[in-house]
Parts: sequence; structure tokens; C-alpha cells
Amino acid sequence: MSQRRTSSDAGRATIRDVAERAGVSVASVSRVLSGNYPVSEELRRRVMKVVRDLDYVTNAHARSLAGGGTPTVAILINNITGAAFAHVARGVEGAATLRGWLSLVGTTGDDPERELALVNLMRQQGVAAVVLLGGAYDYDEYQLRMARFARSLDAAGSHLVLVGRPPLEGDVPATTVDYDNEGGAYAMASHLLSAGHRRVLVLPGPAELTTAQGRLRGAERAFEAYGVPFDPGMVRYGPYDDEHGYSAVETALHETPDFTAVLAGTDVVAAGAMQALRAAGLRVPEDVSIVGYDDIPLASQLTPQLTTVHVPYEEMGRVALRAVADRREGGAGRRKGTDGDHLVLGTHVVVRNSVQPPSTRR
Amino acid sequence: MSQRRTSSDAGRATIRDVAERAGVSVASVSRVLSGNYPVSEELRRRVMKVVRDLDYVTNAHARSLAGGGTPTVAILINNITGAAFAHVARGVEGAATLRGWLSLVGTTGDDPERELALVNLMRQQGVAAVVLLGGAYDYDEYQLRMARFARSLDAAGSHLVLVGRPPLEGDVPATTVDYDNEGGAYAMASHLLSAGHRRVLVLPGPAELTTAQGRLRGAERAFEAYGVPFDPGMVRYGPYDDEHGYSAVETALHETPDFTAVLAGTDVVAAGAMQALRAAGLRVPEDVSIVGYDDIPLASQLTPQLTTVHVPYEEMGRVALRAVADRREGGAGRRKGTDGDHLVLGTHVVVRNSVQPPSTRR
DNA sequence: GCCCGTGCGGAAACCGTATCCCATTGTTTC
DNA sequence: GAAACAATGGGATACGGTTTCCGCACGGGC
Repeated sequence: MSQRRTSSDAGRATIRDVAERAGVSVASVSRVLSGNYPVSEELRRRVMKVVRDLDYVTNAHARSLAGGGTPTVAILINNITGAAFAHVARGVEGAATLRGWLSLVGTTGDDPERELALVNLMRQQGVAAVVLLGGAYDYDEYQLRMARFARSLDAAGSHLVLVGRPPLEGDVPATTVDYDNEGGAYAMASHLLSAGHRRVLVLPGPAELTTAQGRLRGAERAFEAYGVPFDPGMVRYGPYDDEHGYSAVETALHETPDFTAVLAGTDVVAAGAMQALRAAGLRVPEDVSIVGYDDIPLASQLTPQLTTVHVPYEEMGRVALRAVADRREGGAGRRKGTDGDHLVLGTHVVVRNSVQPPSTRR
Repeated sequence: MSQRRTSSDAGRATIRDVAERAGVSVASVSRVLSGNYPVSEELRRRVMKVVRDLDYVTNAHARSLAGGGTPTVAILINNITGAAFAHVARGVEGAATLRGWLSLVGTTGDDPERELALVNLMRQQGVAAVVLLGGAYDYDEYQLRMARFARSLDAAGSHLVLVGRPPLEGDVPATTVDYDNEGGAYAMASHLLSAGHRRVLVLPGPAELTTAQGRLRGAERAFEAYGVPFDPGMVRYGPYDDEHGYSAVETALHETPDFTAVLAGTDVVAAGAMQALRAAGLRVPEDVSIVGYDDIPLASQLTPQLTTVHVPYEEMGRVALRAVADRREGGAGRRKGTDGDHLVLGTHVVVRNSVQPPSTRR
């Protein structure tokens, strides 16, 4: 009633149409096309000609129902336009394409409901893996939720991959691809400290986000290592966007104006912070040094170019895909809980022009 | 031989498993789940309980084979990490999600071979539409190639949508969603001219790219309208990236150093140009004014914030999806060549802080 | 009390492809 | 020259759903 095929709807050609028109059986056409069975040259020519004439392509749904089919990987992401995760997506997509895999993309918009709906949708699609990108909100429910996803997917012959999130606790069938978040922050803060900065404004990001927590922890550890007391009053949480960077600096300039450097949780936050400093008549890095995190293209487009922590986002994407591909080839029956299900990639500081020893002027 | 199911592979639960376990027929389960047929409360409860127990989800492939299924839209893009087209992708994806549609993403990497392969792949997937993003290279072959795509997809009950590309000539079953590219460039150039600039360095982009051509044309028209002779020697073609912006300005500072403004084909190019100017000891906008095109987030993150042309990328994505959705609801049999298959969205100048009347100093 | 209409559940026919198994033909070997 | 064999094509079936067509049981009206 709601949907009906009109007779005028030619629809797409089926393998039967091809077989009929070529005067051969359906099985033969299938064999010519998949090429995994010996066929005579004559048959191949006849079939291929009709295929070209009809502009026939096989129906992927039917094919995957019948057993064959292209493996598909689903990429779930909060926000496509975030540069960092766009790079991960590119890594996954690129590696997938290289193997002839397909990639589906869905955005969750930070909504747990949509996340659930999307995971189920992907389960319906029979995807080979679901890759979940981005820092997680560290609510109690998170672990349970992800564990449930992992088990559901696993039971359906699929697999959950967490990228840029903390690994799951316990014996959960999921793979985690992570980077040395805390270590990067440690190195970055050390860089500032060794340049002589002592009063540092820290903008870690949203307090509940695991990446922000790790970056803050790294900074604290660096202060400790340098024997410099860490002042919690210099920490200002807020979203990972330039507006927060701007307003946080603006406020700090009133409340704790003695800082000589800004440790931003993200390059984008650093960009906002830089603007606020400029608006206040302060020069970067002469008056205030500033560093970011992520090393997205923006970092080198700012003036001065931003010293930041390089995170191998694209590589993480590739690694994530390789992990699921390997697991799929190596027999799906691999024992759960085996190692190799938590991969950690390194980070490193990229020194550019936004850091200078503190000026004596301020 | 290559692939075999082990008996230990539980696989996913089928509708038959659910039916059996609930002690009802397969048809009943299907009806409960799709909800388009009256079922007793008792039946619904029984079935839903088993569905939850088994964590069952329907097989999307089987479903779409049998007629139903979620419509899917394919987004084909050169480079996921380009900010502008990431926004279009978000528009498409968001609108798709809103209607319960799915989105597939593929990247072509500017390779015509891959583009062809992907279009065919999407055809196999039976997608409702293929959305092709990005400026096109204006080779002779382009029109033929796209026309072929359009007809193939149309014959298969799908549809081709070109976003940010010039419309196809002749009676081709495709939809184009475009923006007033030339008009935006015209307005942008006029803005510079009315500020008093006469010697303007123009960096339109790659000479063969349709968007670059349009932007250059708009600038020329503005010069004409202002009665200012347009000097072709001030035009420097090159890729849409910051390195080109940098090197073009660097060269120009040697060869034609009398320019007082830079008209960049893209915000990213403008960012590179700005860096080169700074490196040469020139201030923006005091010594040289600079404008971009696209209005991506970067534009407002630079210092000074960039005056640029706003292109409604996300809106274009939404419009593109709406176009295919409408066409699908309104009966696929809509006469080809009817109007409504070329939509043009407006652009406008966003004035920020990177333009100032030319200084007398230089 | 009987008949008929209504509402709900079941059996079966597809959807388009891959593949197993068997039949046929041509080739080789004794 | 016949039999065994390799090569190749065809028929049938399975994949997991949706949907149409039916039949059954139940209830109300006469």
C-alpha cells in the first residue's frame, strides 16, 4: 500500500535477465562474474557482452545474503567536521578501500540514544566492524554500555573497535586503538617548564571527557617532575572549541593574570586563546607562550605557528582497520581476551614558534 | 574452500530462531517487528521478549532484497579532511539521518578510476542516490563521464546529484546543487576595490578546476565594473592549499611587489598567503589586505580574522538530500529535464578584520 | 442454534545471487 | 573402440526476510 512497484519501473537488470539474453544459465553468469570457476572463453565473451549492453551490476544485498559480499566497516563519530577525527576517518576509509572494503559513516552528535540506534543499525547491515571514534564521557554507565555493544556485535560475528577512547575493563570482546595521551601532555608541559614557565594557564577541555582528564594528568605529572607546585586554580575546563579558548583566557586575564604560558587541550582551543591574548594587546610568544594538542593543519596555519603534540590520527585509523582485517582473516574464533586487543601509538611534541622563555616584562 | 562456516560459529539469530522460540510463525514475528499489520497484545509481548533475549536485529540485506529496507545515500568526496566538503557531508548525513536514511562515504582522491569504481560499487549497493562533491576538472571528457554516470544510476532507479559542480548539459537525469560562486567572487573583489585597492594579487586556485575559473571570472567582472584594468600578470594559479598561498606570495613579492591586497581562492590559501606576508615583515591588514573564500572555521581563527565569502556548505548538503528524497516520494517517474534539477544557493561576503584601505606607505 | 463476518496466525511464494551436485561433452588411455 | 576422466554448463537449493493468500476460530445477529 505504502510502496508499490509500477509496471513502468524497469528496475535494474537481474542476473536472470543477463542469463536469458546470453542464452546461458544463471549459474554460468554468476561464475563468469565472480571468476572463481573455470569457464570457456566463448562463454565469458557472450556473457560479458550482455553485461556491458545491459550495464548490469550485481545486487550487493543479494550477494551478501548468499554468502559472498564486500566486507563493510562502520565509522561512528561525534562530529564529521572535527579535523582530528576526520583524519582518523580518512585512515580507516583509506585502508578499507585498499582492501576493497566499504565504509559506512554515521554521526552520533554526542547523543547516547543515537549511538545506540546507530550501533544497532550497523548490526543490521552485518558490518565486519564498528569503529567508535573520540574521547568518551566517563560516566559510570559508559563501561556497561560499551561492554554491551561489544558483546552484541561479537555475537553477530562483528567486532567493536574503540579509537581514542580508554580500553574496556574486564573480558570484553573489543579492540582499542589508543595514543599516548597522557605522555604527550607530559612532554608538552615539560617543554613549557624547561623554557622557564612556572605560571601556566591550563585548558584541558571538558572535565568529563577522558581525553581531557588524561591531558591534565600528564601536565600535573610534569609539574611534579619539575618540582613546581601545580596550582589547580589555573585550570579551566570547557568545551574543545575556540570560543572556550577565547573566553577562558579573557577571564583568566582578570582573575589570574600572572600566567606566562597557556597549555591548551586542543589546537582549536589554542587558536581561540591566541585571539584573546591578541585582543588584550599581548603578543605571542613574546608576552605569553602558547601550546596546543593534536597537530591538525590549523596548528601550522596560525601565526605564530603553534607548538603542539602530534597525534597520529590517520595512522590510528589505518591501524584500527588492520586490526579488524587481521582478526577476520586469522579465523574469527580467536580467544577473547588475548593480547593484541589494545594498541597504543606514540605521540611527540612538534616544536614551532609559539613558545619562548617567559618575558621579564610581565 | 576459502570461506567456510564452522559449526561453532553461532552466527546471528534469524527471524526463524525467534519464531521457533516464541512458538509462533515467522510471518507473525515479521509483522510484530515491522508493525504494519494488526497483532494481538499477547503475541507482541511474546515476540518482543524473545527478541530482547536473543538480542535479535533483522538482516538489512535480506530485508532490502525482499523489498523493504532503509534508503541509503552515497557521498563521494575527494578528500574527507577538506573542511568545506566535510560540511557538505555533514549536511547530507544529518538530513539523511533525520529521515532514517543511511549514508555511505567514499573518497575518490581525485582519481577518475576510483570515481568510476565507486559509482559502480554504489550502484551495486542499490543506493537511492549518489552525491558527488567538489569542483570538477573541466576536461572534455567530464560531461560525457558524468552523463554516463547519471544514466546508469537513473536506469537502476537511483539518481546522481552534483554538489558544487557545474550542471550537466543536455537532457541528463541528474540534479545539481550549486552556489553562486562567481557572484561571491564578484562581491569579494568589489569589497576590495571599494576599499581603494587597485593592485590585487589573485590566487584563484587550480586553472582547470571549475570553481577556480568561476572565482576568477567574478573578480574580472568586478574590476570591469569598477573601470579598473585587470592585470592578468597578477593572477597565479595553483592548488587549494596553504603551501601554494605561501609560495605564490613569496614569488609575487619579488616579481610584482606593488600589490596592496591578496584575493585568495580559498581561506586555506589565504592562511598561507598571510604567513608569507608576515614572514616578509608585512602587517595584515595595515600593509596588505587579504580576503579568502569559503568561510570555514579557520577564517575566524586566524589573526586578523579573515574577511571572506560565506558559502552555505552544510545547507547545500541538506538541500541535496531533500532533493533526492522529494523526488523519491513524488514518484520516481518525474519527467526528466523538468526544472528543479538545478538549485543555486546564495553566497555573501562576511566582513571581518583583514581588509583596510591601502596604505600610502607602500 | 446456525450462519456469516471479522480478526489473526500460518504456509508458501518470492527477492537476486552463490554454490553444490549432477549431466553432458570432448579427450585421453589402454 | 570402449572406458575412464577432465572440463564445463545447468538445475536446484539456500541465504533471511516480507508479503500475499488462506484458513481457522471466535463472536454476534437473526
